[in-house]
Amino acid sequence: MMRTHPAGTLRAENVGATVTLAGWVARRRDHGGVVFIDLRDASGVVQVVFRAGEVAQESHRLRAEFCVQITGSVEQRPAGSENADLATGDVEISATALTVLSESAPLPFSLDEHAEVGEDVRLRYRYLDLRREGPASAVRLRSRANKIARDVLSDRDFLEIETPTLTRSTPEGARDFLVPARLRPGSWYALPQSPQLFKQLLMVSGMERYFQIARCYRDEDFRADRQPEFTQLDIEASFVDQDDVIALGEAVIGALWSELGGHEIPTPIPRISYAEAMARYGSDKPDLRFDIELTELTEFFADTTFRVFQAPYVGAVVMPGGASQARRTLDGWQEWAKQRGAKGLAYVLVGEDGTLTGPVAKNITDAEREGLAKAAGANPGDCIFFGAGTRAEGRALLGATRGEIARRLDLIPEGSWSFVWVVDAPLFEAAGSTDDVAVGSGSWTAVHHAFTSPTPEWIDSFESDPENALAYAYDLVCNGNEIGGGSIRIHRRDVQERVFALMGLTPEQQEEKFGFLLDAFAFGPPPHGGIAFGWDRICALLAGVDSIREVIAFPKTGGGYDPLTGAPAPITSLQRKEAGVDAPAPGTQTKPAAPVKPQERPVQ
RNA sequence: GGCCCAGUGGCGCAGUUGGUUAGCGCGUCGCCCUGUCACGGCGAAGGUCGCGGGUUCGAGUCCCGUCUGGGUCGCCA
Repeated sequence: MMRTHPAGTLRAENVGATVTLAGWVARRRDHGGVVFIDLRDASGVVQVVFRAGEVAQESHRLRAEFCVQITGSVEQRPAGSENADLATGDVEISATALTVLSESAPLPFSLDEHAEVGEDVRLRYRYLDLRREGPASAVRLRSRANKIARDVLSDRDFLEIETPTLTRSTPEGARDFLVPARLRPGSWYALPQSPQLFKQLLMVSGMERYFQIARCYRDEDFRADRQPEFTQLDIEASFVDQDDVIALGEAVIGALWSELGGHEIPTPIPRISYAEAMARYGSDKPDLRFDIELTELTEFFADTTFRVFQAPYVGAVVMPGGASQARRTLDGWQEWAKQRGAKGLAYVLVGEDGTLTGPVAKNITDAEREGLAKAAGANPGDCIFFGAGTRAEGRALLGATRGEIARRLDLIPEGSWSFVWVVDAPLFEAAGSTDDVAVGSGSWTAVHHAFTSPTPEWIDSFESDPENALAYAYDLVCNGNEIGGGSIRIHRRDVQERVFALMGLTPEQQEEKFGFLLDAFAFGPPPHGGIAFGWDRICALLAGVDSIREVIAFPKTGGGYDPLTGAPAPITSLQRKEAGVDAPAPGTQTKPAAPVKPQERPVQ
């Protein structure tokens, strides 16, 4: 046994005990005649004191982060020298034996909690970074979150089932990471973008309730909230409708925030339609911690002479008290808008006497000036920002402006939470011209994914009006972040084929890419649906950190580079040859064995 | 792929209008110190200013290019 107690657990009641501890030298205070060591292990920190004799002599050579084993007696600290900042601050260990288990080279950066360290160095030496209380606590919190999710789901008879990470490339929207298959030169595995198809097959298999803390891979550019590999809490259940999945999602999220966020989420969590979210907040993931809303002024400016406002959509958002902003600040807004890809951000200042000023005010008619403040919902002293262009452009700009106003005016209460389900999203959107990884080549592509069911009222008619067909889907939004999304899935082969067809997949392409799913749907598939939570983002929110990198033990940088191991790295020509990286694509003879075509039953 | 910001001893930063030997704090090393707890005192070492080119009598500073990192838009069903 290397130790008798975790260092951070020692208290006054341990006084008199002889203990052996093991850990790291967090800090040393060498006074010559007496030496203090803060000994840290995973449980916390305790002060060790070396007073006299050989042990004290030996202790002089200790340095930061030496790994040591110490035996000594637990003593009450002398009156007046207690440390209230330390859980173990009433006691100290008077050392009688010291073993240096391993020495540490001088550190590349200070592990002191007060030291500011760049992320570069932290990630390069992430194992040292994680010795620090702050970074470590985020990783510890994640472990607790995993346990909570497992408990909630196990209690409801969900099975934790692992699905393959070496799988078939099924273009679903993002680029795949590919892995060469040595035994089939020229053929490649793909790492899954999500376990979507496998969990649906598990429903066909009768498992009924599945979950997995699943690693997913997408080869796209990164953000503070995106990594090439990331984790979802993935859930699927049979014989459920939208309300069932939403209730389950609320149980999981409620338990997490209750136990880790110190916050009881009022349930049911409110729901808002996609259309309403876009109209009122200019976003499909609205942050409802503040109540600024967009106002549509398209009608108001229907006959305007101001060219900028002669657009399919004109909207506004009001910045309370914004009329007193300096000219320089208002110019700053223009720069801000341009950085977001807008031409600028038109504005009107409402004076205390109601007169409108600013460049736009000169360009609109008397009648427009007369009614504008009222139409936009602005009061004297406010600033009205405008977004004009296509409906999507205008709303996107105003939605972002709304958030920026809240930040600048500090309208978001510290520690507040807002949750909302966004429902009734469109099923399809017009396919973009550069969408090189789309599932099909049609003019329509799935907003959510190709396996999302239309709502019951659209299931027989979505082809007739793809633009307005609604998806049986739901996204959970927390403080303006999409933290989960799911849907009721298509479980009828004919419906799935119709959706594929609308997306431009020929029957041959459907068979080639998704034949195994369509085949499975021939054998009594149950109605099913589910949800996937963005686990990194949820943990980051609970930990109160800005980047998901903080809740990932060994994250990558924005370039997909691992600063610790140096991955990705070149391979040798031998590896290249063995892996069959350069082998030509095999002909049809090495295609996966064609699934047995299910027998067709004559339509009754 | 576009745009913005940053790269200066191990770490965090300063460096003015282009001008002598590039500073500060922490850390490191040495000596001293019996009650500290982000201990303290004295002393020392440690930098081709990300890289390449250019302008100039002279570049950390100005210009061009490039790399890396962060943010953001596109993208991410």
